[in-house]
Amino acid sequence: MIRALSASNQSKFLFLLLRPQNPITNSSSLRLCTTPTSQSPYPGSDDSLITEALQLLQSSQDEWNKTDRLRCLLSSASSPPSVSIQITRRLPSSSLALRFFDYLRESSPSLDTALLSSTFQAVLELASREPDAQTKLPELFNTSKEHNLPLTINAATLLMRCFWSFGMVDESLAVFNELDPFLRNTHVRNVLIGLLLKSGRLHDALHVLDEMLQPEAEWKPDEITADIVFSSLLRRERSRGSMGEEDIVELVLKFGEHGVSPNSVWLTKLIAGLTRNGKIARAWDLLNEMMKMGAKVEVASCNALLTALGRHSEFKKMNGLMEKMKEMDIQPDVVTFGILINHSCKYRRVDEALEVFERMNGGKESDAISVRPDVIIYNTLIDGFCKVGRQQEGLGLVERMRSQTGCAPNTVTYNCLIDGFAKAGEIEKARELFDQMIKEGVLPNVITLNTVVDGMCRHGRISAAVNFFNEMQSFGLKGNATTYTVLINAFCNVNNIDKALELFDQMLTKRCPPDAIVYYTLISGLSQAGRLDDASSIASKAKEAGYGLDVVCYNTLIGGFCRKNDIHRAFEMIKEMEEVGVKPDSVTYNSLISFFSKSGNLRTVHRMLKKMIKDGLVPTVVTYGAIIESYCIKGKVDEAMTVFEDMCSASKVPPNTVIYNILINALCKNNDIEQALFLMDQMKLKRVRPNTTTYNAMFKCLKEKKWLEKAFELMDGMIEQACNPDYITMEILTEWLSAVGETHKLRRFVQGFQVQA
DNA sequence: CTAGGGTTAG
Repeated sequence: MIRALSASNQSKFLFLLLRPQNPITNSSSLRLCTTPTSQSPYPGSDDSLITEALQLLQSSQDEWNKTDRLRCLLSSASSPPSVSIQITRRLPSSSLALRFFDYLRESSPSLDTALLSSTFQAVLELASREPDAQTKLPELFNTSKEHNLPLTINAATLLMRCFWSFGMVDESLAVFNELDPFLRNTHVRNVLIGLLLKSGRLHDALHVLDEMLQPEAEWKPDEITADIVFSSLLRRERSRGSMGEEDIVELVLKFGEHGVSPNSVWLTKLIAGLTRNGKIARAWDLLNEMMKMGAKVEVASCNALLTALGRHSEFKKMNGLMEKMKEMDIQPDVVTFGILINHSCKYRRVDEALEVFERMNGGKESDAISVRPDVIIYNTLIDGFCKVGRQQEGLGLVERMRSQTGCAPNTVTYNCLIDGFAKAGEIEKARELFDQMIKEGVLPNVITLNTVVDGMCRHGRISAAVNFFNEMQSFGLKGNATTYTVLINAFCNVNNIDKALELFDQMLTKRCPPDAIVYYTLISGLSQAGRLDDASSIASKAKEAGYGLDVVCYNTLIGGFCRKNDIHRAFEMIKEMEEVGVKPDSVTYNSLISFFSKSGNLRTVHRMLKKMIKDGLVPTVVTYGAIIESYCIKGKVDEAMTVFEDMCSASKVPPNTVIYNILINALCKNNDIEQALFLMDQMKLKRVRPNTTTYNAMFKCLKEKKWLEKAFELMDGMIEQACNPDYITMEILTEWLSAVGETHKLRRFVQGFQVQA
């Protein structure tokens, strides 16, 4: 009879019947019972009916058949399918439930599909909670197919979820495909899409979703669909086979056509993701589209975009977005202001930051927004002031902060202040602040420790820094890799390599594992100090620890080997780079070119240059500098000048001070003072600032030529540009000027006054 | 919102 019904009629019928709390009851079956429905022995309630049925079912099975009582009870129910489900659910096992199901199926003369489907659903529910569910459920699924019994929606979702949990995703998909098309509603699809996505079956999930996204789709996506899809697609670790942001945006827009949009969290994540991959414009588009579609865009999403614009210093666009937010009536929150303030501070525009801060505090305008600044806002602002050397104003803000209830300075506040004073060399004040925070009960952390240690190191107080570190360690405040980096770097800078190595060993004994930066710092320090064997050995240890060397690190080593005239080992490094797949960059080539330039091997220089260009690298000002110098060394200053002119005109590489110094130095040595002066003029024209080295070369030459007036001119130039003389300058000028009786001019010069009145 | 490093030409 069921088979005689057309598929869609049957399913529509079922669908109506199986909806929860559906008033339609009393289908055509169970008419064998003599008790008419209207004379139910349990009017108004099915509870006692269920109790009696359960008692009956748990007696011996023979009893069931002997009596019509069971069918009678069911037929008197207000809703037989619903009552049957409740009865079956309370049976002790799925096997007993299945026997009840079989009883109903065999004893009903006319098959009541709704009743049977509901009962079967309860059988599945019981089976799913039993230990051998993994074998039972597939069997039961087969049973349903054999009997051509349509599953209810709940049965289908239950099976799909269970199969998924057993890792049988294909079976989940089969359940969906077996399900009558009319029952494949949004809910079922949501469940299916969710578990397909959880199994990494993106393609299958998108196929199901795609049907829903068609303009004429019968089952359209809802908020839950969007939540399932976007939460999965925008998960943190979405690497394998996941969708690109571009495709996700497309999807969002398609959802939008159905009036559904991802919630604020997912939209914000998507925008953040887009911006992280440099697709800021796309993020803007998306936000605009959402607004156009009337989706409610929350301030968090705008903040994500605002952050990205800030990172790319798109100041105008940030303002544009703020305007747009105003237009759309999206109120900025404390995070919005934090972004604006942070952005201004990063660009050292602290006064602008302060203006924003005042604006959020109400301000005077009529349309002022009042958002209470929090600790983060204050800290950002304080850090901003400290970073531009206005620590005192930072302290002033702390006072303002204290006056606001519930806004006390915390560890970060103190860290910012301590860093400000320490970097400015006010170590005593930094220490004072440290003591103050302890007194106030604000706990210092490892950043506080490192800030103090760094400040001391920067101002030549390395042993004080070590002492402070030890003191803190005895108080239980442990250092980390950063602490050691700071100290190792400090010792390398004063050429105390042994101390640096000792600290490195200490890290291992104190179980503070070095990170990549520690290794790189040490490799650099050792290379600079000419201890290439030690540097190589640390490099090996870095690699053992899993920190592969990067191009800069290799460059450090290669530069060191070149300076040691060990070109052989420099090339060994190049070979290693090739093996591990680190591409040499222009700095790598520059080191080699510079080496061959100095050793006068011009042919190799040109070979290197060719290879460099073949590798897709562009010669830089340093490359030209090495080549120019190689000609100068050979005394071919004219050729050096030709290369220099090529560099400026054909290659459009702007010259810098070093390049001019190389040339001026060579010209002066050749006594070609006119040409050297010509280059000096050119520097002025091109706004390349001469430095002490430039002036020293000139003075040496002018002294030879006894061009006193020109020398005075240049001395005034130095004063003007605040270019300080060094001991070489003083040596030349003292000798020369005292010999010609012009010491008073020298005195004026040293005091910083113009020489020519 | 706070702390650390490195390369080339003089």
